[in-house]
Amino acid sequence: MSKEQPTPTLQDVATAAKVSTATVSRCLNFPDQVKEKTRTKVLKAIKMLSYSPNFGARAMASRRTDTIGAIIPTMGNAIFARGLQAFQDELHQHGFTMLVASTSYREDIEEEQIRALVGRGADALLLIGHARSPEVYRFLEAQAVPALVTWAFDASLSRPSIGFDNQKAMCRMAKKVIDLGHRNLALVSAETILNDRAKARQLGIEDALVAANLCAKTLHIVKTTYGIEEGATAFEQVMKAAPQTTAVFCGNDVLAVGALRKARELGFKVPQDVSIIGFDDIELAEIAYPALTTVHVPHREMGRRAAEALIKLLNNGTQIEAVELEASLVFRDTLAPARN
Amino acid sequence: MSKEQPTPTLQDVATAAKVSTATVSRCLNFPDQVKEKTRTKVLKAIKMLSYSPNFGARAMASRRTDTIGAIIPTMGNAIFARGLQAFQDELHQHGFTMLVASTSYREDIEEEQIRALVGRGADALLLIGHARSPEVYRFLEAQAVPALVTWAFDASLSRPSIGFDNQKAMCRMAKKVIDLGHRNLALVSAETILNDRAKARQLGIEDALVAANLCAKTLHIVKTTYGIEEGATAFEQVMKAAPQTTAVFCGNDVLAVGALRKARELGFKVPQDVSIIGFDDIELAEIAYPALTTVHVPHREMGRRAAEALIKLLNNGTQIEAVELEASLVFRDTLAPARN
DNA sequence: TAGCCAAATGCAAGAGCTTACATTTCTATT
DNA sequence: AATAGAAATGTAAGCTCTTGCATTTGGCTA
Repeated sequence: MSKEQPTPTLQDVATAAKVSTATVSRCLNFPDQVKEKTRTKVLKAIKMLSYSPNFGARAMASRRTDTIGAIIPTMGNAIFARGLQAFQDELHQHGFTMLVASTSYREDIEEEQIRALVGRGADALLLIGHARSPEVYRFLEAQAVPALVTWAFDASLSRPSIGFDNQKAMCRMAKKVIDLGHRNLALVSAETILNDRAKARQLGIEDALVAANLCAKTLHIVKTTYGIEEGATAFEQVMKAAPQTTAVFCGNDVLAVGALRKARELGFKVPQDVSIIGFDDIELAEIAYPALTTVHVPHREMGRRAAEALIKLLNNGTQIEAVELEASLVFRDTLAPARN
Repeated sequence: MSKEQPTPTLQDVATAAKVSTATVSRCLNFPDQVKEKTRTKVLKAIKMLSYSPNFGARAMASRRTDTIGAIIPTMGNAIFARGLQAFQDELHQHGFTMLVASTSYREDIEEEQIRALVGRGADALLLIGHARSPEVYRFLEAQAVPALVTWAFDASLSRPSIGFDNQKAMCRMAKKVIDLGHRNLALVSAETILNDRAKARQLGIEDALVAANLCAKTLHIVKTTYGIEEGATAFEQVMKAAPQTTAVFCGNDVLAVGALRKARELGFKVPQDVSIIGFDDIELAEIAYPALTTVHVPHREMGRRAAEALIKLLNNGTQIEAVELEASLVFRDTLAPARN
C-alpha cells in the first residue's frame, strides 16, 4: 500500500513550534519542565499536525513501555474476559496499558504469543496457570520480563502466583457432594495435559473420594473441548457409559450448562435424578435453569490484585508476593441429595 | 527496577553466529534468501541467546507492523468477545496480530485507545459503530491509518462498514411483535448519545410503530447501563411507570436476561403476561429460561469478513467494500401474542 | 549594573532493526 | 581454466524518539 504524506514526527512538531525536539519530548513527558508559553505553542503544533508519538521509537529510547501483556486461553469464556477487565481497569488507573492475546488452549500458540508480547515491549506478563515448558520460563528470564501466574495457586512452586487452589476448592465441593450421599461421580473435563487447572480440579475430586474412603478410580471421566454443545455431548456419553452416575462435575460452567440442557432433553430431572456441578460462577450459572451450583472463582479480585502487584514491581521493584485467594462454593439448584 | 544483563540484540546474535546483522535479519524475515547452513548457524545462536526481536525497532525500520488494532466497548459482553475471536482467528492465519483495547463505552477513553493503538503502530483499526467525533477521523487520516467500522451498516455514509443495519433488524422484529397484537411497547436501552447502535435499535422500533399507524411516542423508553442487574432494575421501572406494557424490548441480551429474571421475581408470567425481546443472540439467550427471543447478530461472519477486508487492503491496497450482513430473528419462548 | 544561579532549552548520541546497494562467493558455461 | 551471472553476505544509512550534558535565558541580589 502507498502512504503518500508521511505521518508527522517529533521533528515536524519541533519545526512547526520553532523549538527543539527535546523540548517537544519534554512537553509530552514532563510537562512541568517546560515553560507555560512554550508548552502552549507546542501543544498547538501537535494538534495542528495531528501528531501522535511513535510508540516503538519511544520504547526504544526510553527502555520502558508501561505496557503489560496478558495471555489467556480464550476470550470466548466470560470468566477470563471478566478477569481481564478487572486487570485492565486497575492498570489503566495507573497509566499502564494492557495488551491481550489468546491461545485457544494451545501450547504452541501460547509460546508464540508470549514472544510476540515480549517483542512488543511488554514490561511484564500475566499468565494463566503454571504449566508450561521450562524453555519458556528461561526465555522470559533472558529477556528480563517478569511474569505473574494467576488463576492458580501452588505454594510449592517458587514462581509467585496470585490465585486460588483449584484442587482444594474442587475438593471441598466434592466433599459436600459425597456428604449428600453421592457415590457414583463423574467428571466432564477439559484435556488435562496442557491445563493444570483442569488437572487440579480432577485431583480435587479424587482427594475427596479418598478422604471418604472411596476409590478414586470410581470417578468416571470424560474429556472434551470447550463449549456448551461439547458439554451436552459429554453428558450423554457419561450417562451412557456409567448410567448409575448421580452427580456430574463439570470443569467449567459452560460445560455444565451444556450438560444441564442435555440432561433435560434426555428426560433426567435435575437435581432429583442427577446433580450437576459447574466451576467458575459466570453469569450463565445464575441464569441457567435450574440455577447452577458451582465454585465461585474470584476473578475480579485476582485481576485487581495481579495488576497491583505488577505495578508495584515495575514502579518500585517490590517483589511479588504470592497470594492465595478463596474460591467459594455457590449452592444453587442443581445439587441435591443422591436418589437411592 | 534494575535490568542487569541487557537483553540480547540482533548484533549479539550476529556476533555469536559470526555473520552480519543483515544476515540474521534476513534469516528471520526472508529465510529462503539465506543458505541453509548459515541459517542453521543463526537459528542456533538465536536459541542459545533466547533472542527475541525488538518489535519497536523492527516497526520503525520497516514501517509496517502487521498488527491490527481492535477497539470495542467492553470485553465483558460476550457478543464482542466472540466477534473479536473470529476476527483474531482470521488475522492470525494471515500472519497478523491483533491488539485489543476496550473503552467501557466512554468516548474519551475510546479516543485515548485509538491514539494508543496507532502509536503502537497498528497498520489498521477495527472500530465498533460509526459515531465518533470528526476530529478522531481526521487524526486517523493524518496518520494514514485505515479504519473499518463494524457492528453497524449505513449505506449513506462514505466510510465503509461491514456490519448489519441495526435499525432495519430491530424494525423487522418490532413488526412481528406488533403483528402479535402488542400495542404497548417498552424499550430498555443503553444510553443512545454515544452509541449509534442503541439509537438505531430504538429508531427501528419507532419505524415499526409508525408503519403500523401507531404513534412512535407510545414507546416507553428506560435508559440504563450495561448489566444483568441493570436490566432487572430497568424492567421494574418499566412496569411501574407503564403497567399496561405487554412487550419489553431490550437493547441487548444481557439486559433482557436481567429483565426476564425480574419479571419472574415480580410474578409476571413470560410470555403470557409480558413478552421480552433481546438483541445479540449470545449463549445466555439460549440458556435463559424461558429461552429468549432475540435478534441474531452475525458476529463471527462480521469478524471474519472484517479481517479479510483489512488484510486485503494492507496487502494489496484493495479498497474496502462495504458489506451489509443479515441479522436474523430468532424466535424462542419469550414472545407470544399480547394478552388482552 | 554586574554577577550568580536556577530554570529553560538545545545538541547530539544512542536505542535495535531493515534494506538499498556494494561486495564476495558459487555455479555453470565455454 | 577463465568468467559471466546469480546467489549469498556485508556495509551503513536511516527509522523516531529520549536524555545526559552543554548552553542560553532571565530574575535577583548586591
